[in-house]
Amino acid sequence: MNLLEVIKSLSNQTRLNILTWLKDPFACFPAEELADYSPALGVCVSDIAKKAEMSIPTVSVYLKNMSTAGLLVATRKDQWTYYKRNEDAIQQLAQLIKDNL
Amino acid sequence: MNLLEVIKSLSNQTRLNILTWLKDPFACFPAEELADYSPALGVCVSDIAKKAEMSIPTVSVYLKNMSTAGLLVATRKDQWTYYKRNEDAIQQLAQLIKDNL
DNA sequence: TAGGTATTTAGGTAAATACCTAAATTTGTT
DNA sequence: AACAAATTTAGGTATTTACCTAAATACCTA
Repeated sequence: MNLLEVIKSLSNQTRLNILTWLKDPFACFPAEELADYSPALGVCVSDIAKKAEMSIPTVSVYLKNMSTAGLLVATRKDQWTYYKRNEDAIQQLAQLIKDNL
Repeated sequence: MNLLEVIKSLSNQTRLNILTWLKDPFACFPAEELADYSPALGVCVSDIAKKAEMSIPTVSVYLKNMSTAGLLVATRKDQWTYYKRNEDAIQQLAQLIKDNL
């Protein structure tokens, strides 16, 4: 885990919001958009962009940024890319701050 | 604690370094500069700037930034400003990431 | 009060980040 | 093959951040 890379990835309100929305998709996204929701996959780019009220390209790069940093896991299925949280990485980050920062 | 403010404060390698140097000043700063060191005060601006190999004004604003965010505690004594870590804030951050992020 | 040391504030430039729209790509369906 | 949907890549502008030097301020001591 590259601490600076992870922290930079979190240093934006929208990206921080996305991470918390993905904790509980049913509470944060309209039910009809989660018709085919599976915890193993997560939520697709355009649903997240709509929730964020930002353009799809912007959110697409945010999501890629977060998955490169290790905070999210991307899964391509058909023409969709789904993103879910990487809980292990988030706990690892908390531990690293607790012990080493 | 304003999470975004704290994270932004940490999103720079030099500021991250400063925080870790202050964990163990004796290991990280030359002994002669710590002649009057006290854990209650910490280390002064110019000693930190020298260690960081950056200009004093730049490091001065970094330190103020981190203390505004709550990560450091500043103490003015005579013509020096000393900075030390705010351990409580750092542990609070770790806990917040663990539980709420 | 004059002079010295430490720090802060002001003001500037270069690089990075935050967004956007348009174009290209991927993948599924007629 | 042709079209459509979702995403990514490219390319652009505005804002923020990362630094610096010079000037101003704070605080000490003679």
